[in-house]
Amino acid sequence: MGRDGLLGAFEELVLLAVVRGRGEAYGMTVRREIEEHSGRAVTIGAVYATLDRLEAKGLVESRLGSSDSARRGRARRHFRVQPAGVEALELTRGARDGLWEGVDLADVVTDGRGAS
Amino acid sequence: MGRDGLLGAFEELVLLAVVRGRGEAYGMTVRREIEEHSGRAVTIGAVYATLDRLEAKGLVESRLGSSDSARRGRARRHFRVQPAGVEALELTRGARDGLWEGVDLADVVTDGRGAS
DNA sequence: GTAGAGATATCTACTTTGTAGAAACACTGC
DNA sequence: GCAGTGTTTCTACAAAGTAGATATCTCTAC
Repeated sequence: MGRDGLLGAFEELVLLAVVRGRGEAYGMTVRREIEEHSGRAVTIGAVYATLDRLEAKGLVESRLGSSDSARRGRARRHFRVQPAGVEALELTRGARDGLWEGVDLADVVTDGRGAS
Repeated sequence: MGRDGLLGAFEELVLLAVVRGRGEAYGMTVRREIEEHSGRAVTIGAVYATLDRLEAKGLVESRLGSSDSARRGRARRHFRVQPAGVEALELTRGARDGLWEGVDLADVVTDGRGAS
């Protein structure tokens, strides 16, 4: 995220996955969500590195889940989006949409010059 | 652009500005286009660095404009998108759209948990 | 109670992208 | 030649993205 509050490409995906998790997202679900909905492969290290950065910037917040249940394994760290995170998503999308507006890729012929 | 062919956030903006230029884009117009349509400030160095990288990856192609006219200044370097560039844009948008699908930010209340 | 195995998080080292500002270049008109 | 204008190139750095290995915790089986 640069000085102007816009998100990097992967930051945006991670943040969206957190939003989708409705407050219950954690590392592994974020990874799954991105893999399923975007089709791209994701390493777990990339996810956490990004989540940490988003938290450092105040765009998400994390809390440790209680390991009360019959679950195995280490305690989950749950993430939820913060108001600043929602704003960053809006800004990022808005800036990009402005440039996509009126662009039709089907229109861009092979010589790269575009038609119509 | 990672190993998987997706564009970085700024790469995408630059590439879109090139598409919009319909083969006549050059550094300064790319900058203007991004500033006008996205609202964000852009330095010229950032634009050229990115254009060079996009060209190195075969997503755009550049040619030197003839300085035939009564124009002043150094010759323009015109950029046009290549088929691989169009494909990268499609892929990038597709991956992201998959995650945006069903997300309504107005729906994400301040506690970050989301409604409905 | 020790050994595995499963689920998750953290660490380390690195590459690629993104950014800023200054400098160089080429041309025109005087 | 000198100044002005439009443009590209260079340099050095900061931020984001990536991969793979390792550490931690909890449960179950023995």
